[in-house]
Amino acid sequence: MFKEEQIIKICKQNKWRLTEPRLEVLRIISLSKNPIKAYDILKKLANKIKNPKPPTAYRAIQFWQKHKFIHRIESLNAYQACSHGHSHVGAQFLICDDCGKVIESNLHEIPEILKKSTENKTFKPLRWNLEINGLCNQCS
Amino acid sequence: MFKEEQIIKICKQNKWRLTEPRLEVLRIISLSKNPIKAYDILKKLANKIKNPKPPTAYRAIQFWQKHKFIHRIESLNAYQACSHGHSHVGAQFLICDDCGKVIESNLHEIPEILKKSTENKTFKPLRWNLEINGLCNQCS
DNA sequence: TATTAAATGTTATATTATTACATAAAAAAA
DNA sequence: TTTTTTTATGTAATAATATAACATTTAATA
Ligand SMILES: [Zn+2]
Ligand SMILES: [Zn+2]
Ligand SMILES: [Zn+2]
Ligand SMILES: [Zn+2]
Repeated sequence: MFKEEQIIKICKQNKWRLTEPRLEVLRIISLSKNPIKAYDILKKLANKIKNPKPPTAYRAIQFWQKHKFIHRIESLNAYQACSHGHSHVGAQFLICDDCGKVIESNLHEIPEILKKSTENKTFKPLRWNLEINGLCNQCS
Repeated sequence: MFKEEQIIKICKQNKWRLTEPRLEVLRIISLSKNPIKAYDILKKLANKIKNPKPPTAYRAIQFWQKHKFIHRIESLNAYQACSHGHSHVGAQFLICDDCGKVIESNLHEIPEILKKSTENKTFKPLRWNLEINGLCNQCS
């Protein structure tokens, strides 16, 4: 969704420091076809940075998560670039059990449903994550 | 939701072997107020079984997951007894960020929404997991 | 320039989960 | 019942995922 220049611009605007490990980690995640795991990010990072250690990868991951440019797919322990504009409270993913592809598909109806259900139950929702497993069109 | 006798009965009916580690692990999870982590299950299991090792806990967890008596709360790496009748394709959890309580709240509207969105996208959903973070009524 | 704040480098370790193989128990077949 | 097969467990080792702690560097700001 985001080109690198856009991200650089957004970071500058917000005075977020766009350091080398951060930029390289974002590139690695963005270029990955499917969600990528932290230690695979780390391996690829080794091509760009001398002998990187886990905290280097995890800190960069955390940075991009905090600013909503990437998502963590909880059921896969893996990370994927946001494809829906970098700031939504809820996320929805269609995960293909066969090929591992993950399609981000943020429905705006979901919040309404939540609102209803949670008003009744007096639970105040702040953010959510929906992971749907199944088969993509390629695989079914 | 389930009393132990019911579970024993269901296991017998289905010829699922209800061994000691399985039964003790189910009790530990059921008695836990909040979702409980695998290694905390293991610690409690040590009060019942001599020097249990991780596979003992994980195998029992897997057994109860397979038969849908417990859920894994993905964002917490923790397990909780199913409170909605042991066989639904989708699950929804309200997770309190403050006290850690998790309310299972399986809306039946959700599948309809999914159906629509996924028909368009030609993705065939098989199961799903929705985790909503926020504040429970006690904590807000 | 000096001071402070933020980020990184590095080592170690914590947490979560699985593999592999031997043994035991239960179910099924003979 | 005995034998055979299947399923489950015990145990040791290790894999996979993630964080803590502290020294050093880099950038922001005073
Ligand atoms: Zn997104
Ligand atoms: Zn697929
Ligand atoms: Zn349930
Ligand atoms: Zn609460």
